[in-house]
Amino acid sequence: MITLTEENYIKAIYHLSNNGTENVNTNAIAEAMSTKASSATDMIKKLSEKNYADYKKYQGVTLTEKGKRVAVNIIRKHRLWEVFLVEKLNFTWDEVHEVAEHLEHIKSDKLIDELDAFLEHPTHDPHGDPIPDKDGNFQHIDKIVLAKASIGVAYKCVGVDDTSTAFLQYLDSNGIALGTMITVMHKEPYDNSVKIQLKDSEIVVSQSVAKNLYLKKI
Amino acid sequence: MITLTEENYIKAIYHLSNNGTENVNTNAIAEAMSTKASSATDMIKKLSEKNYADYKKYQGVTLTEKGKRVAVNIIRKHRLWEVFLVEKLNFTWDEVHEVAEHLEHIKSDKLIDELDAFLEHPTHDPHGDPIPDKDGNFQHIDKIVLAKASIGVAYKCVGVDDTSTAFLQYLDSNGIALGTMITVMHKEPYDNSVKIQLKDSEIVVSQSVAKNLYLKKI
DNA sequence: AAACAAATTTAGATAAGTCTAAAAATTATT
DNA sequence: AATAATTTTTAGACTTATCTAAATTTGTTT
Repeated sequence: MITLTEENYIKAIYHLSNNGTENVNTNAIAEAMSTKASSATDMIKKLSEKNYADYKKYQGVTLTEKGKRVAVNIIRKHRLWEVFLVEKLNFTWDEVHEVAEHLEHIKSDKLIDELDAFLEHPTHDPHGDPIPDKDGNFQHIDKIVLAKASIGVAYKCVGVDDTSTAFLQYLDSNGIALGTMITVMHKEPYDNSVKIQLKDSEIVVSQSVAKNLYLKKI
Repeated sequence: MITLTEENYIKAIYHLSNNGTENVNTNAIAEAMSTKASSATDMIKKLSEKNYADYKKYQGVTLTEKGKRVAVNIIRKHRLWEVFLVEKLNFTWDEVHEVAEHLEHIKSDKLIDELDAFLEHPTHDPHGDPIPDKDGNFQHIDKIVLAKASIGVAYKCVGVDDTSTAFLQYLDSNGIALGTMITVMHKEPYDNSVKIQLKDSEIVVSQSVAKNLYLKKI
């Protein structure tokens, strides 16, 4: 049986490893889990013993196929619940993350399959992140980050990297949501801020905003 | 902060105490929690320290008002989730209990209030048990157990006491569901079995069935 | 390549919830 | 009312996930 803590470590490793592709440091895991490196080491050993991860002392970890399957399944559950909360229970996109962190650990295949069907098999969550299907396949969107967008080109907002309340509420109050049309007017080399054109307004966003907003050419 | 285990003990005590009204033995709690009396004693002490229960050594426990509030809130969540699973996700009434045991521990007032509204404020769960409202008030149904029903009187099935898969599937296969009309034809003194008349059939049910089926006069 | 810094692991401790075995209190029986 | 049976509690130990502090390995500089 897999524990809740093991699931959370696996999820953290998956995200840190760029979807299971790269090697991850002990310190990075400890930081992501808000714990100490020694605790991370203990858990890494345990995950390795249980064949969720490959680990050599001092060399970091990678998830095994088994570990990746667990991670993708949790992500699927997390994102489906987020869609449910927004579409059926009137949550805003900045409110869903915390509750979904708990709902994602409920173990019932029927529950998640039926939820998926009830929501009519959504492909993306309220932050624009893709929802893996039952077999773990993601529907990839060809997105770029605002900071690297070209001047004068028309884009559509398709996702965010940062899902913190502060960032999402900032976007709300500036009229930016998934689907919003954005054209880059100017990039300021001095501080890497970006001036963008929305439907009825023109605003300047800082570099940290520009690095967390994903766009798609249309 | 209250732990998951504490919540489960409180819930068990609540049910064993007849909705918080009676004193409960250590052994009964241990049995309900599938654990040993020594473990139950430890937890009882802890619940007492945290003011969820009143406890005097060797004298059993009762829940405090605070403890009862926790219990009723968990029951509310459990039953709302059961309604959701049956009405929205195609679960049958014998499948919901186990999943709801986990969902009931998710902590979010907004989640449960919105779920309640989404389901249009249901008053009873799929087994006929009343769902307490936000303030903890139950809508009481005046029900009697089949074993004590009168011969020749027309009743409606309004609930079950046993929510095990085996019992619920037995009812399904005998054409008994919530709302089914039932008239008692004969009570057999020898084994306390009961012959009942349904819409299109007449069947004999054992005492254990008769003790777990709730009816309401119509 | 020696020495320092940073990252990682080990060792030993702690808290929550559980267990077994033994002791103590309560209840039942004669 | 004394003894037996049952229930309950205590004492000490185990597991999981965590911590601090010390030891070890790796990497980086000079």
